Amino acid sequence: MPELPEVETMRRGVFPVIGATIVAAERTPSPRRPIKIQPSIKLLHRRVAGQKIQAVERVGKRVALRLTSGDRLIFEPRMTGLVLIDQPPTQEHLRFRLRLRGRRVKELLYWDRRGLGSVYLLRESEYQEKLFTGKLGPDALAISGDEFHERFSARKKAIKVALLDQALVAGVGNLYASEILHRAGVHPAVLCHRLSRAQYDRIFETMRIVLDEAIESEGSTLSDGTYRNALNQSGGFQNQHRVYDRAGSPCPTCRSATILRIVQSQRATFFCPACQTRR
DNA sequence: CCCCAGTCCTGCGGGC
DNA sequence: TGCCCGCAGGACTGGG
Repeated sequence: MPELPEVETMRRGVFPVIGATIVAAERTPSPRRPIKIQPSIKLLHRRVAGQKIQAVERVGKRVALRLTSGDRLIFEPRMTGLVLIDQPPTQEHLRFRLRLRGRRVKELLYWDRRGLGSVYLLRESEYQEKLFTGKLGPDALAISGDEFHERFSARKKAIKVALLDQALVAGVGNLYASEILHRAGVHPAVLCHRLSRAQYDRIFETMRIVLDEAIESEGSTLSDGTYRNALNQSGGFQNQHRVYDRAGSPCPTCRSATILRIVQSQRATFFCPACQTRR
């Protein structure tokens, strides 16, 4: 479930690759069905070999290596992917490797247990088109309060569902959407166009706070233990969760109501019926 | 515009 | 105790 904080932690974890030169791009031998790599590994190798990594960027829930050519090598971890420079959790699910020539590191790895993620190379123009035109909204940490309000306020869908829409704002996923709305005191099923400006301001400010705190804690590692930071350690934000995966427990804020679980758009939503009001 | 169901995939935990 | 099935959900697709 890497969302913005987990992907940002991965990004920071691989900073040592900045300045290194790519020697080779290769699939790692895996008995499983291979992950999606575009273009083919052979063509991708040809285009990245000899390129220097100029920066490590993050676009919503993706990590992007900016190369000297302007090309971006994108890692999209989806559910269980990790971008690493050190020991992967297992050899079995190691999917992709960049061999590097650099002072600090000799390789960058992409590991993915379920293999739903992908690795792809985009030219500068394709990068702008594919990732910034319509399909992906502004980053949750870069958007302004005014733009946030503007993008959401006319929508006729539940605020929780809208927060998951990457075309509206990029980076928020299922876990943080529940946490944000709980702390903001907004019921997840309220339709966007029914929310007041004051409520939007509250959601916006809370979103920043929750995401910043989660980055500070290096993300959330859930019970499946998949997500790790660059040092192969668990994140810490799972200890700060107030509602996510806590159905049936008392709300830590009001200490009286019981946290509920509902399904919206085929995803679990957790909330406190006392703290989160419809108006 | 909005919603729903299905797809990819693995590992886990709940239920029997 | 052991086995099986359903669930977890990020992004995308196709149909209503």
